Amino acid sequence: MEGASVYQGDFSEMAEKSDGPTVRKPRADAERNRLLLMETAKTVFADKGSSASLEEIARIAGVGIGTLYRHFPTRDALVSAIYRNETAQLAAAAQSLAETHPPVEALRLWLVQFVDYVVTKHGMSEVLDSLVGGTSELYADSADLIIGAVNLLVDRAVATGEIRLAMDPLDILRALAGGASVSCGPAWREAARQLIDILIAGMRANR
Amino acid sequence: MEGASVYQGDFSEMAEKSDGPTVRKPRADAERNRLLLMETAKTVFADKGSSASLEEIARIAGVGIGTLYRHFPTRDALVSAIYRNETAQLAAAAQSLAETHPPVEALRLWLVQFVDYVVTKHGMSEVLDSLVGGTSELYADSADLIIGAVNLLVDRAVATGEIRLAMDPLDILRALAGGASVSCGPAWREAARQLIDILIAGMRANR
DNA sequence: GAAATAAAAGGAGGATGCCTCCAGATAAAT
DNA sequence: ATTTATCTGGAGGCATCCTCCTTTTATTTC
Repeated sequence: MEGASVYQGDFSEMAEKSDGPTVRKPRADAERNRLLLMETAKTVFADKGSSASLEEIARIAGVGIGTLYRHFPTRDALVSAIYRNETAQLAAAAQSLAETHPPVEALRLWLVQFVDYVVTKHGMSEVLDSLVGGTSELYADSADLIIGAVNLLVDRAVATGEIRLAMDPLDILRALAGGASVSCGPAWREAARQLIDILIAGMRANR
Repeated sequence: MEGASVYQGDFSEMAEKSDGPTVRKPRADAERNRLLLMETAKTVFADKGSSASLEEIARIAGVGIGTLYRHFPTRDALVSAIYRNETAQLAAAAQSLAETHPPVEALRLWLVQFVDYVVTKHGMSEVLDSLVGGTSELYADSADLIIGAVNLLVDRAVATGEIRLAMDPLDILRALAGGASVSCGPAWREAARQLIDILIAGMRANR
């Protein structure tokens, strides 16, 4: 399923199957506005954090507030739609790192990349907050991607016996993401790197 | 100085010095309302998080919204006033732990206590966010207390050579506090304990 | 004790944000 | 060209924020 998102990928099949109610092509203006809103929201969120006014986003995008709500019934739906790409990209990086680096190093690099994403997006932090906090159903699929990624890397490193970890790896992400929402931007980037090193050292020491 | 707080401790001296404009005793109702508001806000914040409506707090306290704003010009001022006690208590615990435990253990215990405070207050998290994030001038003195506390404990443990730490200890608090604002409540309590153990192990390994 | 005065109380009001709802506009289907 | 499902845009109800200013009240002065 697609969460609360409105777009559905393939309607053509349905039209062929049985004689269900006639399915018509989605209107062009709808899709256009949907993309326009996401684009606008992305920049506004990046500027003002993900608590920016939805009415302002609609205003800047040049559409009515009703249009925004039609496409994205909740703030979460909008935020989620925006960052779905980023999330997928992050998850993909885990795969790629796993294939090209030794387990522990892959984990370390991915954690660094995770923090970079969170910091640079500045607004993604709140997203990941909810994502990783599991408060919103909407993020379920994105959350699964991230959880899968971190578990993959940790499991690999644990399998070789290089590290031990007696906790949910997700909680490490919570700390790293949480720190970003506290500390202001780029400063956290550096701090998190140090923190990651200490954590890795700590997991090694637990052997 | 007292931040933006309204209360000033001793006015008597001023009355004696020189013949400045006559200074009068602070009005009784003012101080009464100030305390009443803090008491009310404390419970409301505990219930609904620190984003609860200020008008609701005023309503429950039985005073006008104007009165609330007179005493606490900003939301931060109110929140800060409420948690100043808690912060001082936390800082005091550092002293006491330092005197009764070996350095590393004292540090560990204090970090655990820090997390407990943040989690149980549930609303203190946002406080500490800003506190430790340094976004608000209002928190300056409370922040100093916390910073002093953690520095004391870390320095002691570093001095014995038991651990090494190449980063600002404050950033560790940021991670721990940030995690609390992400994860919901008690769950983070446990996770943070594990995290603290790993961090300590990591700092030991850096020796 | 009464008048004067500095300070506090309280709420009306303008601004903004959230979200719902629906009349009118418009793109796809016939 | 007409029909029809879908989309648009904004008015409107409600909540909150914060400011400003009038009225009230505690303290001081006489």
